[in-house]
Amino acid sequence: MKFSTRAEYGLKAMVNLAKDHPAQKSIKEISKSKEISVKYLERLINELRKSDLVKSQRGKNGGYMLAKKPSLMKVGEIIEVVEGPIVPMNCAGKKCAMLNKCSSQIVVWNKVGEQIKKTLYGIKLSDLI
Amino acid sequence: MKFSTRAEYGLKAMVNLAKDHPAQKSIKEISKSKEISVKYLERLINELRKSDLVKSQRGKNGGYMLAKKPSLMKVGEIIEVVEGPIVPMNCAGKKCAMLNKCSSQIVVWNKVGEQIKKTLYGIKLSDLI
DNA sequence: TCAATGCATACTAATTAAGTAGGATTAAAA
DNA sequence: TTTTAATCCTACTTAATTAGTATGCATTGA
Repeated sequence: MKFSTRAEYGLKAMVNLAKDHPAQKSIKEISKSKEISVKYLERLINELRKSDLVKSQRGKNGGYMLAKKPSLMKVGEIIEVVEGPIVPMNCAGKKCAMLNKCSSQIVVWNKVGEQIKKTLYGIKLSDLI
Repeated sequence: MKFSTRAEYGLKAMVNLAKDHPAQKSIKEISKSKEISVKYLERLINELRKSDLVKSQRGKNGGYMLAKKPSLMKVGEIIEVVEGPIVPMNCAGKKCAMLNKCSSQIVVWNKVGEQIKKTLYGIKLSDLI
């Protein structure tokens, strides 16, 4: 029950951009401490761009900037972009037929999922600066 | 951001035992629908035994039973036994030095972790019968 | 003693996460 | 117009984790 490094890297990159908003920064600048592969981060940010959380400028002197103000961005939406939907258990498929019906346990996963979403969508990017 | 099948199987087994509490049941009975490897479930339940959530009787006609009443057992403790501690991000180690300090993000992971625990420890096994 | 059960350990397979490589595309600057 | 520095795209490789299997030992009631 963990978030992956994608959530960590993605969020860190966004915080980094938020600190200098609305400045535009290149990948190299964003990952300047070199503790992470530039290429890997590049792809992550690209996904954030495709989901319209960041804007990009191609070509020389290009880079990235936030697509909206940090106060309008929720941690939850960032994480869902890089990690996929927040659902703590995929209750579909063959496995769910085992033992008895799993109707009782769905209650558990749903409650947990709701709480996680509530928490993550309750934190603004601007809260982390 | 998902729980593994260990949480699913473990919880289902416990619900199964809870339904007939305080009866004793063998692994075969617990997993009677055969949608899961008996051996795999055996090991899972063994871990629950070592953590004193179930009691076992070895030998012929042996089996398992809950170590306490379903109303005294929390879903959270079951899941932590089979899945390990509920912490949504391991903020230790080299990676945490990347980009800037990660002090701001720790707030996020801590909040989420607390909410998940609160939710899971707020559900009794007896609530799932 | 036999058979049915739990217990322990090691091994293998499958899946997912993480990281790497190479080059195409774009646009500013020289 | 050429060079250069940046994003964008796709495929591949490696590492880590999860899931499942196999084998045999230990225990106990019939």
